[in-house]
Amino acid sequence: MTVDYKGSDIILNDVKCLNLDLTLDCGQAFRWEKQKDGSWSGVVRGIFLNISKKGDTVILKNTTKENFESVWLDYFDFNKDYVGICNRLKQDRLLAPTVDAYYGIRILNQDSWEALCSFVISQQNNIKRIKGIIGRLCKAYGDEVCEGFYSFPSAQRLSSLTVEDFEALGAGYRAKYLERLSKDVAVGKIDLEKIKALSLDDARKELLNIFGVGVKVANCALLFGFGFYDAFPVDVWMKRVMEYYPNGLPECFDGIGGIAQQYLFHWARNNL
DNA sequence: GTCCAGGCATGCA
DNA sequence: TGCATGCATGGA
Repeated sequence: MTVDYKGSDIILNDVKCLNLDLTLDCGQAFRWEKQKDGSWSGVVRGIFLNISKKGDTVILKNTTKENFESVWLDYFDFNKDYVGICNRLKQDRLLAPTVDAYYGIRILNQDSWEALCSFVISQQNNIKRIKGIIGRLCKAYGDEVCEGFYSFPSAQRLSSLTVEDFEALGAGYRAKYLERLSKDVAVGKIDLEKIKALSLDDARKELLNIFGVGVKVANCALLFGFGFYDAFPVDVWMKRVMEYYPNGLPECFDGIGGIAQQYLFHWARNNL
């Protein structure tokens, strides 16, 4: 991949294994919006971006070299060898056709606070409604970064809300989880940066102590917000997929189970 | 009307 | 330890 800087645009040439439609709308991130021209707009860590792709060329609009290097390079996982990873995953009989069918799904390195909140909201919920709740949360309590696009509100900001405030967003019974989580993170009782530095097992144990966080939500947060590519979330869709692996997961998943999971999740939602 | 969605806390055995 | 149950909401 090579990088060209053209004013407020950044052009990435020769980008392999990236499908924006699949990656930005496959249930791992809930805030990207597809534009009429086919591009995607969103806000990450309080920074707006419009991104599009034609062939192997990616165009990042309205951004800077500084933001590219500090946010987008890591967020889109541009330095990881997804071609190699996909080839390795295709050693598995089920993933061979699945990787081909949905080629270009990547894991987005999301902000840990946003990911944790998002997946607390996701429990016993569907993706459309999850997006609605998170969208209303950001519009009500985030900062308007540019017209119609809002930052994800900080724990500090949300720590002043009541359970009723979260219920008013449509969070349902998860409101009480969000209320306590916001306060605990805001005062440092829960330290997400510290959790990020732990091993996968220790980090999971820490997350499981949080009110409203079980094994599934913990694994989603670990995979999408804490950089643990080996976390393997099993939800109702993945439970159906697990019937295809009666003897456990294959060896080729080691270390990248989360990426395999994301392909299987997408396959399950479209085929089971 | 019933069932379901990127599940979890709680109570009880 | 494992299992049953209640839980908010909106779309199918």
